[in-house]
Amino acid sequence: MASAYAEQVQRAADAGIGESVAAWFAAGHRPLPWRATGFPAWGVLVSEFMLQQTPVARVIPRLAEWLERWPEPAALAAVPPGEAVRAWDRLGYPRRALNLHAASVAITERHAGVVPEDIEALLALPGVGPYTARAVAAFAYGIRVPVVDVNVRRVLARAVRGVGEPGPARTTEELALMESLLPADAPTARLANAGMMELGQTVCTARTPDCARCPIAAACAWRAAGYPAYTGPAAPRQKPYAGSDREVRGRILRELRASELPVPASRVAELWADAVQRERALAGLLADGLAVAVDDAYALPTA
DNA sequence: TACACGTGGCT
DNA sequence: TAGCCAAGTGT
Repeated sequence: MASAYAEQVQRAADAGIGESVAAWFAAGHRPLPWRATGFPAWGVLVSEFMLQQTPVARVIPRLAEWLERWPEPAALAAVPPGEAVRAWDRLGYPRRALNLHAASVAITERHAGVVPEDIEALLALPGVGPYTARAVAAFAYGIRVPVVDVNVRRVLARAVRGVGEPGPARTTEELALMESLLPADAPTARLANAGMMELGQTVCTARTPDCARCPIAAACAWRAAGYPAYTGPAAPRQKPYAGSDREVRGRILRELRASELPVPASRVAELWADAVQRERALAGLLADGLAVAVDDAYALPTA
């Protein structure tokens, strides 16, 4: 079936997009910590957890602290989960800290303390999804697997499909597309994976793409089509944070992190006036395991 | 599939 | 300045 889409994919492969991006990345990129030679797989895993929906600039200092304190999975597994939540500080989405702690326990118990390199084994770890599993396999172990994040999705949408935005995720199709563009040898494939992410983050950005600096501008289907406005299904809108349950949860958890002792319910009550919403947020934190009740007080989880 | 889930910087 | 956006995952 020679669909228009199949033709687009073939054209992209013929243009050598994967090879071009790999060469562009190899010629120069930001010296991010997890790209350093010899950076441990555990460090890559921790960085990928922290980078889930969190900008690079906010991750870098926190990552250094974590790896100094917990240089290997067994070290993190040896402390209570609440310590992970506390050290997570204000990176956001604190259940990532809980998942990372649980992952460290699983790695210690099931994988002899070594971060697995098999995709299926990685996917079995709590908090590790399709993106993180492939990122660890590709970047920590040099395995030739397609890595697709929001940046890669945007580059693929524009360069290959000729549309301005990636739209709703179609994981299987996008993985297959990235796979088809990956250079054959593993080292170059890794450069292509990292390069596509770097390209999407620094050049082919969501709001203001800088096509003058793009290594694949000549092969870009979106550019060739005259940058048509996006007409596909709208991406789901993010709901306002102010006044949301998320804000209440964040405020409560911030108080728990700051206290070595359980925080009295009376103090928690001062954090949010609306009692119904406050209790809902508190119940959510307890259900998620981010907090535990101690008599008439609340604390970070100790086990 | 759609939605919940933190936080802060940028335009 | 209000909304957009950020190396996603779990349900």
